[in-house]
Amino acid sequence: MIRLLLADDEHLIRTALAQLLELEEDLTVVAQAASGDEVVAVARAESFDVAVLDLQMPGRDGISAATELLRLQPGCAVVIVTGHGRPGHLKRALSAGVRGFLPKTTSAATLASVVRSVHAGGRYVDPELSAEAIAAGDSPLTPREADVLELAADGAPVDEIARRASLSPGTVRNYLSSAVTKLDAANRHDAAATARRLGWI
Amino acid sequence: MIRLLLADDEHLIRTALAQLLELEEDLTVVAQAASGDEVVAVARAESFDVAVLDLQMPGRDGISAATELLRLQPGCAVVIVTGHGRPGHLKRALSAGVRGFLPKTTSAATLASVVRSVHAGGRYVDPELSAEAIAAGDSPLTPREADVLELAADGAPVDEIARRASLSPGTVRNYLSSAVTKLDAANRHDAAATARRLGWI
DNA sequence: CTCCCCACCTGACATCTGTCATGGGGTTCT
DNA sequence: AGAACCCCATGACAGATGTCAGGTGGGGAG
Repeated sequence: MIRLLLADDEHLIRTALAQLLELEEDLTVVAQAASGDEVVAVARAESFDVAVLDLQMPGRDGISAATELLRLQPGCAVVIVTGHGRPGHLKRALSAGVRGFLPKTTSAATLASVVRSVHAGGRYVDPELSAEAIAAGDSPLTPREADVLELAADGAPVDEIARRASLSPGTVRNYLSSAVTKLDAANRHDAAATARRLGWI
Repeated sequence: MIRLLLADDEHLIRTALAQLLELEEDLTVVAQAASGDEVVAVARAESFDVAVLDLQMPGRDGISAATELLRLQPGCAVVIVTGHGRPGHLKRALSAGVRGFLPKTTSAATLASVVRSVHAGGRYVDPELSAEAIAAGDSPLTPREADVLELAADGAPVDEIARRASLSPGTVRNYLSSAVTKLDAANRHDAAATARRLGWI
């Protein structure tokens, strides 16, 4: 019997998913969590064979929760499930030691079989998401450019970005300008949108 | 036996939810759809007692699908389920004739009981969402201001907005300026974010 | 009918942004 | 040591944006 931890902030989805996984003969959901922090708390108290985590959760996200969970329970296999697959997320997830990565558009049968396969030591990444990740490639942004672009993403003016990043306004503009050029964007917002879409910020 | 139509673009969620609803003695899911357009297509072929629709779906969204569905089947009760509840959405949904409105954070038991209650002719709106909607009040934006702000939301420059809205650039700037003032925002992006959060655009 | 709000426009101004040139200090690789 | 990066900065300029003042015309409320 494979013991599962299931985490998703949407109660309806989480219980429905639990129900569905319980239908499988060899799977049992022994704990649920509604946030990344709960995942960590539960992981301190109990042990699991496989954790199925939603990527987007309030507070600590799925990847961050996975990192902490794997520190506490190195033997636990982690599967990330996500609504919208961003290439950068996949990369971060894999480097965090996540063994499975699926969009929510996959079928229940696939989820169950992925749970079994990661429990057996295998890995599984949705083919479409991995293709996207390969196509997107690595971020061309330098760390500082990414920082600045992230601060610019919500439409803050240059002066505020400069204050928050402890930079001079001129430098901020230079970083923004080079980011816009590198991402082949029309303006900083376009650049931020692109970078976010590809998971680079 | 209450006959249900279930629509959600995420396959995993949809089947899990279907599974969960089927557990109820008096409910049966007779059709599923992965998009708003599918909802309409299915509604032409078959009839239902209650439709449970996700708000955000590719193409035609839940509310637009509900409008068309109610045109085809006036006797069908519609329940909208959503991940993030925006006050404006609730308002639009209710004026489209939707009878139930729930966040995905509610429990399965609540969903089932709401399905029964709307089928019996009742209405149900999640208390927290309706409180938010009341607190948010009505949009202070004129229709044109809302149009322009929507076009500005993705960071397009004024000239492009002007072209797309068939306005002069000066007018666009005036609308934007008044929207920013009305929404008490720092700049147009802040205004767009606020308006989007409240479901006004 | 008058008043007010809305849709649309123009023009002018200060400020903010995007871009370019240029430079110094640091690390890493050859 | 030199080349090739990255980080950080300044200054300058065109163009975009935010704000204000003002004008036309239409429709609904009083």
